Amino acid sequence: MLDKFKKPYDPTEVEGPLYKKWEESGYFNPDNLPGECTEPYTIIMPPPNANGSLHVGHALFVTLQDLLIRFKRMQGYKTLWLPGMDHAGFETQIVYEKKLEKEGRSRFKMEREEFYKETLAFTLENKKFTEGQLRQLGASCDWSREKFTLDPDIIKTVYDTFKKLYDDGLVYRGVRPVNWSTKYQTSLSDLETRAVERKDPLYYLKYGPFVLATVRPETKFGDTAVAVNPNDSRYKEWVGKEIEFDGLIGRVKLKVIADEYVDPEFGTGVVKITPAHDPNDFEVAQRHNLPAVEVIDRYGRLTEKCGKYAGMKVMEARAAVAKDLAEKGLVEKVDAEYTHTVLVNYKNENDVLEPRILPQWFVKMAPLADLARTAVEDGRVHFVSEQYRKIFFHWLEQLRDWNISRQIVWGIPIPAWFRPKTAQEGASEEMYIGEKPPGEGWVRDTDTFDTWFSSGQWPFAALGYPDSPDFKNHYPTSVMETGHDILFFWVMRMIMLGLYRTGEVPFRDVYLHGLVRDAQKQKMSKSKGNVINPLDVAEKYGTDALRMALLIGNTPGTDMALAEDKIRSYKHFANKLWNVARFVLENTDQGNALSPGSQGLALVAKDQECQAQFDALATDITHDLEEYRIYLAAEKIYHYLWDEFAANILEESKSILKTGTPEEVASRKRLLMSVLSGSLKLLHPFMPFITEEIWGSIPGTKELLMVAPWPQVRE
RNA sequence: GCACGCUUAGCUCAGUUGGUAGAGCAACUCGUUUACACCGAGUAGGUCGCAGGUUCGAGCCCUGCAGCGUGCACCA
Repeated sequence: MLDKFKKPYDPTEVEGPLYKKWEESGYFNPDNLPGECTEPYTIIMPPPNANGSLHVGHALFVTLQDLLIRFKRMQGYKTLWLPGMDHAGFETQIVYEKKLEKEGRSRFKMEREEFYKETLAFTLENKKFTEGQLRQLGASCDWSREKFTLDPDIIKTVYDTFKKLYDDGLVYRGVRPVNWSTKYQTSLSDLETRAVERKDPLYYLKYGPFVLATVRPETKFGDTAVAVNPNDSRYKEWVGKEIEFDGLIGRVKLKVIADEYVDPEFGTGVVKITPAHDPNDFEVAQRHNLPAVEVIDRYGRLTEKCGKYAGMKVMEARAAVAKDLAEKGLVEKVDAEYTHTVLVNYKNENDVLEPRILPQWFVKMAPLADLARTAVEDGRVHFVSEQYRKIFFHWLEQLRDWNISRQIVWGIPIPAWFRPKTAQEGASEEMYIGEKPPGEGWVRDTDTFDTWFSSGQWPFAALGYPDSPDFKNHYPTSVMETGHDILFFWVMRMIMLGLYRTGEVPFRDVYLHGLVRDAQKQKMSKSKGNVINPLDVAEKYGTDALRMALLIGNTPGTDMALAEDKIRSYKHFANKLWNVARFVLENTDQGNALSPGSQGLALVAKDQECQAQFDALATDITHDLEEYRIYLAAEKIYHYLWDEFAANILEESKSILKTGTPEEVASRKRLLMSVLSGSLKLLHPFMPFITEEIWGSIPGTKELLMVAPWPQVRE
C-alpha cells in the first residue's frame, strides 16, 4: 500500500479519480451529509459565462469558494454550494457575432430565431465544457441543483419581478437619452460604458453674433437653441431673443436661452443645444421646452435633415462640415489637440457610443438604493473589506435610472406588449405587462433584458423563490464571493432586488477578490501572451498547487500577482507533505492500531507540548478562516508543516524512535499520527486532493476526509 | 473634478488588537547522511515613500506632502 509513496507525488494520477469519488459519495449535496447537521451554510456560485473556457479568475473564485465550503462542511454545517451557468446576454452575443464574422456571416443577415437557435447551441456546448473544467478545479458544488440563467423557472421569477416593479411604479417606459452602440445596434446601461480620453479638434464656430466651441460640428443640424449662463453679463441682452445665421444648409434661427448648466468660464460661455444627441442638452431642452431633432440615425449616419451631408458617417460628416464651415469663414479658430472624454462600449473601445433618445424600459433606482443603503448601514450586509463599503455608498449617491432594455436577440425577452389605441381614446397605444395579453392585436416588445437585471435576482431565483424548501432553508445565503469588478454590475443589484423581492438581504457577507495579474502586475491578455491558463497549470503542477498559489499572499479586494514559479513552489510543498506522510506511515507500523485523532492520547510531556502547539495552530487557523483571513491561514499551515512538523518534529523523531524508551516510542508514534491526520484536516480546504489521497492511505480511516470533523478549537 | 486604495528585501507581496521587520521566487556558499535534491545547512539583502505629531514605544494611529493605481463623474 505504501508503494505509491516511494515515488514523488503525481497529481495527475489521483485528481480525476478522487473527484469522481467525492461526487459519487453524494456529499456535495447538503441533504446527504452524514451526522446531524442542521445549521445551513450557503454559497451561490457566480455563474460563469457559458461562452468560452475558464480563465484564472474563475480558478480563483472556485478556489476561494470551495475552500469556504469545505471548511464549513467539515465543521458540520449543512453546506450548499449551488452552481450555475450564465447565458450572459450581450457578452455572449458579442462572442458569437465575432465567430460569425470570422465565417463571413452576420447577425443582421439572419432571422432572429435562427440567430437565437445557433447561439443557444453554442452556449449549451460551452456550458458542458465549463462544467467539466469546474470539476477539474475540485469544485465541491452540488451539481444536482445546478441552474442555468435561462431555465424556465428562473425566467418566470424574472418576469414576476418585472411585473411587480411595474405595478409598484418602479419600472417605467421612458423616452430618454441612452447610450447607443451603432456597431451592435443596441442601447447599453450607464455601467456598460467606459469613458476614454481622446484628442479631438475643438472648433470655435460663428453662430451669428456669437462664437461657440464644440467638438461635434456635425450635430449642428440638430441644434434647437443656444444657451448662456443667466448671470453672464456679456450675453444678458440676448436672452430670449433669436439669432439668425448661415447654417450651411440654409439660414437658421435659434432662440437664445439662459440656463445654469452653462459654465461661463468654458470656451466662450455659449453652448449650442442639441437635445437629440447630448444628454445634457436633453435636460436643458426639457427645462425650456425645446424640440429634439434627430440628425444621427441608428447606424451613426446623418439623417435626411442634414441636406447634402445626409448618409455620411459621423466622423466623415464632421470633417466635411468643418471644412465647409471654414471655407465660408465660419470657423473662428480650432484648438486641434483638445483633450476630452468620450463614452465607449465597455467591451469594445472602438465602438464609440452615440447618445440617442429612444423609448426604453427603466428601473427607478432611488427607492431600491435606499433599501440597499439601509441594509449595509445597519450591517445586515457586511463587506469583508471596508473599502468597498465606502465605494458602495459613494456610488449610491450618483445613481441614475437603469436602462434594462437591450435591442439584442440573445437574452430573456421582455414580457411587454403594445396595441394601437383607437382614435377616440386619445393615447397612441396601450401596453400590457405579462406573458399573455388578453384579446387581439397585440405586438410583443422585441427587446430583451439587460442580463444584469436577471442576474441581480440570481440568489433567490436559483434557490426557487418563493416556495421551495431550498429557499426557506438557504436564504439569505452566507457569503457572496465574487470579483470586485462586478460590484456595481452585480453585487449592488442583487442587494437591491433581493431586498425588494424577498424583504431580506441575499447574503450576509460580501467577499470581493481582486484581479489575477501576471508576475509584473500586468493585466493578463492574449495579445500580451502572458495568460496563465488554469487548466494547463493544474495539469502541470497539480490543482492543489494552483489553489495554494492563488490563496497565499492574496488579500481580499486587492489584485494579485501570479507567476508559474509561485505555482511550482507549492507543487514542491505538495511533495513535501507526501514525504512527510510516507515517513509517518513507515514509522508508525503503517499507522496500525493508531486511529487518527483518537481520544485520550497517552503522550509523554515533550509530545504533549507538540500536540498543544498543534492544537493552538488549529485554533488560530480556524479563527482566521472564520474571519476570512484566508491568506494568513494558508501561510500558517504551510509554514507549520514545513518548518515545524517536517523540520523539527520529524527530525527529532528519528532518534527517539531509534533510541527512546518503549513509552517514548509509543507516545511519539501516536503524536506523529495525530499531527499528520490533524494537519490533513486543516489543509484539506486548501489542498483537497493530496490530503484526501493521503488520508485514504491511513489505516482506519473509513469515511472521506471531506466530511471528517474539523479539529477542535481550544479557547 | 469627486471618491477609494497603494508606496515594506532585487521581484511579487504578507505583517490580524501599536511592543526591537517576514514569506515565496530570484542570488551566493556548502552538502548527494535512507521521508523528501520537488531536499537540507548557511549567507547576503530593508533609514518600512517624505516631513511632522501622538505614545514609554509606530510599518501599524493622526496631520500634511509626493508618486502610482482604481472607481465614479454631463463640462460643450
